[in-house]
Amino acid sequence: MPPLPGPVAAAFQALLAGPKRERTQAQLLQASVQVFQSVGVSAATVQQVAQAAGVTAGTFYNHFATKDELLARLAELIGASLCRAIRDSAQGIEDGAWRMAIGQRRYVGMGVESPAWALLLIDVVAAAPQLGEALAQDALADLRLGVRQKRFRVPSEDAALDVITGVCLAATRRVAEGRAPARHDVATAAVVLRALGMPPDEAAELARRPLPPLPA
Amino acid sequence: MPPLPGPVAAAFQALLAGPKRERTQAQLLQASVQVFQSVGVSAATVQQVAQAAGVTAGTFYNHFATKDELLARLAELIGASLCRAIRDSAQGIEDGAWRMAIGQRRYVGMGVESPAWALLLIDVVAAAPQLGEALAQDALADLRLGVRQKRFRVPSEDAALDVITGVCLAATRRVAEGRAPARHDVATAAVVLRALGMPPDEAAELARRPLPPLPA
Amino acid sequence: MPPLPGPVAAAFQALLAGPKRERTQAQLLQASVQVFQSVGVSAATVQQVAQAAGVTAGTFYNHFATKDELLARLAELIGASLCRAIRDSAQGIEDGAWRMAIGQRRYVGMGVESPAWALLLIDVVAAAPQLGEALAQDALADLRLGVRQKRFRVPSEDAALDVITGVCLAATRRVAEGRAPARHDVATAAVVLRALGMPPDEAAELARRPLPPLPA
Amino acid sequence: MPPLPGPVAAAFQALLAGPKRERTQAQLLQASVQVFQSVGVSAATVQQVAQAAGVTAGTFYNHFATKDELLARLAELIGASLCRAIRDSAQGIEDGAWRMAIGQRRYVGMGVESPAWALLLIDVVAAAPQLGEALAQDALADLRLGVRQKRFRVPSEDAALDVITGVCLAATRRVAEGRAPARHDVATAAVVLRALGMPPDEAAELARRPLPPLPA
DNA sequence: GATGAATGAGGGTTCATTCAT
DNA sequence: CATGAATGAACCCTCATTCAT
Repeated sequence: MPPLPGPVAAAFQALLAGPKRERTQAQLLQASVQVFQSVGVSAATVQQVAQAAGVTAGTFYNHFATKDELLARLAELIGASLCRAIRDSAQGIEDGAWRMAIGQRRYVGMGVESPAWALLLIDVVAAAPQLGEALAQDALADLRLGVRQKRFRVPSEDAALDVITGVCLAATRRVAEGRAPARHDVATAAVVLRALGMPPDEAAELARRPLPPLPA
Repeated sequence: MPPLPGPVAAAFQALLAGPKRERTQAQLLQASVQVFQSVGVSAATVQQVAQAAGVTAGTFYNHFATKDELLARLAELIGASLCRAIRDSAQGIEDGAWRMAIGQRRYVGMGVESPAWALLLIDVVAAAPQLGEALAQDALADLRLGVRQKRFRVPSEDAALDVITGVCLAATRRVAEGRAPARHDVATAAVVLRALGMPPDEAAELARRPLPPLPA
Repeated sequence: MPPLPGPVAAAFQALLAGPKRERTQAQLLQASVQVFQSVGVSAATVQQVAQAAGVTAGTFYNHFATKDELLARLAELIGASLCRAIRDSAQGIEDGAWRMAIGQRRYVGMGVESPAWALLLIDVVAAAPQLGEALAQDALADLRLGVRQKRFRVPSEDAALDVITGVCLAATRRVAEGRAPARHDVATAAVVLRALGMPPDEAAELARRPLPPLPA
Repeated sequence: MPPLPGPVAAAFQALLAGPKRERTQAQLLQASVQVFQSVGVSAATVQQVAQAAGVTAGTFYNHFATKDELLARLAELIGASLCRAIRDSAQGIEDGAWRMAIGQRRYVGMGVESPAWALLLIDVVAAAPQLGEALAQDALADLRLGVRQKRFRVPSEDAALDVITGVCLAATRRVAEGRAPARHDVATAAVVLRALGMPPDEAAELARRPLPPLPA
């Protein structure tokens, strides 16, 4: 099973270092990732998670009132660490269009580097829509930035968001499932930028520009 | 059952009214639509479906070997009727771009006219991916047509498909959930056409052109 | 374990003779009596009842939506058969005071003849107050009759009811638990009649009068 | 905590304020009263009691070996304080009949002044029968006194006790549940005295006589 | 083909109780 | 003494599925 993407893994490590109570909670969260990946979020059972964490189901309920609460907590964790990571990775970049391209490609790239993890993310988003909302916030900010900078021109913000999130989801899944050609991230970034009103050439150029390195 | 968009409903009914022998099967399928709409695909139980169809759970298993088989059969049915309805609605139209716009707007429009039905569709697609594949076929044909006609220019067919399906899904859901502004179908069609490489003006004009009437 | 009191047993027999569905239900009800008697109403589990009835817990839930529903159904059954039996046993008797004495003694007598059953009744009444209400109705009728006939004279109907039900409960339990002297039914009937305003001699005479035979 | 009738509360407090070492135990006992009142004795959990006492469940078990032990200890405490309070309130009164009336009315009066407390008492008695026994001792003493004084004349001591305890329980519950008319204590005291063989007029007069003031 | 009663393998959740710190 | 994390045995209930009639 592919490892967690770096930043999220780091967030887990942080929790594991805490006092015992939080350590167990972190174990349960990590275990839930494993279980969710192997059987899916909706089919996963509390017992499976508990067992994978090396505790009993009773213990699970000492930490989460409900299966849904675990999911919500996991969604939060993922949302926070992922948003931060992607935001950090575009730190200092002022061009909204370039930021948008980076975001798109980072998500799709995740499908290449950690397919299982990308599928998990998709699964969690489906089960905990608030995570989707959270992730969309950053995209929205970049979108508005690009619009203010006249890099984008869109008929409606909602339509633009639908492109951004819809394509991101479809492309990430395709990549994670191995159904995508090479450099699918570049291709999708290009079409998204065009959808947002950029001229094709400029969109293509921006989409294929090398990604800035991830901060440590 | 919230009304289907007329022609889709007709196609669905037509398929249901197959050989006399399968009367009960048809009832079960129709019942499953009701139940899936009211509690969701994954929460629906065989007993609920059977009851809604006016038969017992035992009877259900005379017609479907498994709950999943019902779902698969329903997915097939929906796929066939929906594809046919949408294809019919673009009958005689030769312009790939215009066909694409029509398709997009028909789906999104379904979210306006029959939100429950649209949500069901989304739910079924999630549970039975083959339905998504089937629906994408028509879009793919239009895409290729448009490309051949030089109306579209895309970096990769896969990326284009991701735009088409991803936006369609996101927009339809948004509309069905009442989170979209008026004429969201037009706005999304426009961005999709731009994504496929059309000049913004042309895309906008095509997207807002009046839809051809649905055939009886 | 002492048998059910005749009339209630008869009610069960009637149910057992019905179609299969009702037969299983009757089995479950009878099984619940056994289980309730041996571990108490509140400690009894659905599984115990199901097992005692020779079915699985799943089957239990095909017949009763809930443990409480089983209890309610049992309370109903007991209430109906017991009230009817006691009313029948005083059929044709016009004297409210004599009817009252008969009722008291029948209940307390149940504690002698079927202690386990009497304790069950007490337990069920505690858990399903509606049964207590039902049983009290007959007593209330007799009370009012006696008052109209000037056999009783009470400061308030509520106080009278408290005597009747309170003593009945305490005495039946005492008898069923083997803590009562012989003819405790007679003694308690006498004090109740006195409490309702009858002269001690008359009360004592009425209380010790031989009970009319039970109808077949 | 709904107020106890003053002196009873005082006695209870006094017992709670025992040797310094058992401070926590006292807190747990007091907490159990709160919890038992709000959710009932049988539904209360150790964790709830502990939490209400401001300690952890672990601490609970440093003081009580078992949940039942807490109940037993509480029953003892209530028994002692209640008996003492009621005995004190009849201090110096020599007439057994008058003492009996006072006792009855004090209990029923508790249902008026502190319904929650009365219901708790009833609940605890049901769960810990020894408490019922204890409370009955005082009544028994008064009964015997009255008999010796020829104020009472009863067919059997057991029957008399059943009247006293049975009516007391039923009336107190009725009052606490708000189902009783005004001065229900007087009415029930009157019927009890009649049941014990007093002439109606005398019983009524005694029952309605003003209660002696509670000692501070 | 339809019935409907029965099944049984879980699933989520609770809670009295233990024990190392 | 107090803590608080952990336990594990149950419990209630659900539901896809089977099968004799």
